[in-house]
Amino acid sequence: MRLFDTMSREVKDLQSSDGKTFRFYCCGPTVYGPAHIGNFRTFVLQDVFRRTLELSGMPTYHVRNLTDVDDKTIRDAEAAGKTLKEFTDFWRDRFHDDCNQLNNLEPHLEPSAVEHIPHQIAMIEELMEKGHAYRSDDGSVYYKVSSFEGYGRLSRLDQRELRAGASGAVSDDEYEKDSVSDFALWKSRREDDGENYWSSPWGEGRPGWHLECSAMCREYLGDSFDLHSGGVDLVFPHHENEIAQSEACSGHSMADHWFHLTHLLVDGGKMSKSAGNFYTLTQLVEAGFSPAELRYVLISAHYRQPLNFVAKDKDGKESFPALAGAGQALQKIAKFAHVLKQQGKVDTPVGFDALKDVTDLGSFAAAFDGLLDDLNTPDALGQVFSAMKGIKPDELSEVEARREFMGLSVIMGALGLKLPVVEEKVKAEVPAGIAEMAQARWQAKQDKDWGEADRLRDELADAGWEIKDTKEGYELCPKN
RNA sequence: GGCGAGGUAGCCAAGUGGUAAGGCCGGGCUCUGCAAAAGCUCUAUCGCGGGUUCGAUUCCCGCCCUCGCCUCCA
Repeated sequence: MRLFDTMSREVKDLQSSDGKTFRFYCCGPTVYGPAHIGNFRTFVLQDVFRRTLELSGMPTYHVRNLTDVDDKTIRDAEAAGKTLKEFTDFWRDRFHDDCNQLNNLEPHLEPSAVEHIPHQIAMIEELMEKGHAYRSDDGSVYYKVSSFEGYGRLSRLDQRELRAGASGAVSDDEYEKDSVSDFALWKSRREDDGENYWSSPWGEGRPGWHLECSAMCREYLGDSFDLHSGGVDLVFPHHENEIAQSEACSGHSMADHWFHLTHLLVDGGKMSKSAGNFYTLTQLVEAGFSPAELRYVLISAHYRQPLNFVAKDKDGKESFPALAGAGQALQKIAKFAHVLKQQGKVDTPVGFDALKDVTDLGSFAAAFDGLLDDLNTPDALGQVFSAMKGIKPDELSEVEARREFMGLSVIMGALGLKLPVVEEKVKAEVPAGIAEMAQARWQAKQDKDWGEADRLRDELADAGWEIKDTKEGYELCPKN
């Protein structure tokens, strides 16, 4: 598999350094509120990445952290009158629930920052010994950016002018630092931290944000591992700082590959609460859309391109046309898969692990190639529809149909798309009165009593049932 | 101000030095008593102006416009 690497700025082949398992780290969520759909663009694409690797025959080891201590978690836990743990556990569970709904595989390991404070303290001590960190008067510890030669390589900071406070945010610890670009490894205890502080050789306080990832990567993946991933916003300063911390300690290159995901835009702009375009999975589900539909939308653009999530239609109404379209597209695939499945007489469910044994993807090989080439999900999706167009299911033998079905299943497995269930046995759940009415209408139709037939059809529609005539008979579907 | 991404049909979005995938919507056709469903099908000279080239949407230069980031936001 080939993937763009932020460090070298080129598409590179992915290789497992130990020759057996591809070991990678993803920066996880800060659990202080519901994750929004932009967050999930990142987590879903990382999941597609992992699924593709595994289906290509490369086992993975996926570590994703939870940030459960920082300014926001502490602030909001205090405001909610809860302990930090109660507060972050709640939002962690919510996050997991969303991930499950979106069909993301669980990381193999999900360490949290609070559980690794000793590891972080040990790392700070090592950095101080090696001359990369200093303690300020208030008991905080900062990383001395000027002490690390490679600083700025990832974000090309060396080629640009660092403008202090350009974002408008100037923290109050500004004058404790030797240089504006130095960042906190340890933050001394403040009054509004409440009970959320830990003791350290430098006094009470808590770890800085960047440090947790360095410490946990080191603990679980070692000094060097295969790939590190996160949203583009993390390139600077977060990942730049992680590199400075980790490499200053170990003397080794931290990760062979840096995989960054571009942000989701909503109606052409950044998502924000004040703009009224801040969406969570729960909200969209409440609006009547499925997690699979959201997932489809999130993978419909290449991960290095900004993706414009259309929430409002041309009239400015919040009708989520993108999700509605995704629903249609998924239905189309689901129906096709259903036909192939029947034609191929596949009667057992095929799980993700079973897909790893599939070697012949039939007409869907091109779609998988798209994924292997820099994780081109929109191309893969396009190839799926193109392949479908070229297949005439009823002309296939059972073996051929089964092969195509398995090929399509591999692609859906790689994309993590759970297809909607194709309704075929709805009749069983139809209330007796409705079924009678439908039968009467069918009879009227056979008798060419159009007036009566239409009247009954309208009546059924009022009762919430839709008639779909076929060659042999008719189907009843609940209207939604 | 700096850095980065981008402008492809009504919308979303791939891709390529030799006249452009796919999805949604919409139109047409088939089927049908009509409709729905289903199936088939149609819709773009790729922001603007130069240049290189036999040939550019694809390379180079300039311009216009959009978006993101610039210390804790995926």
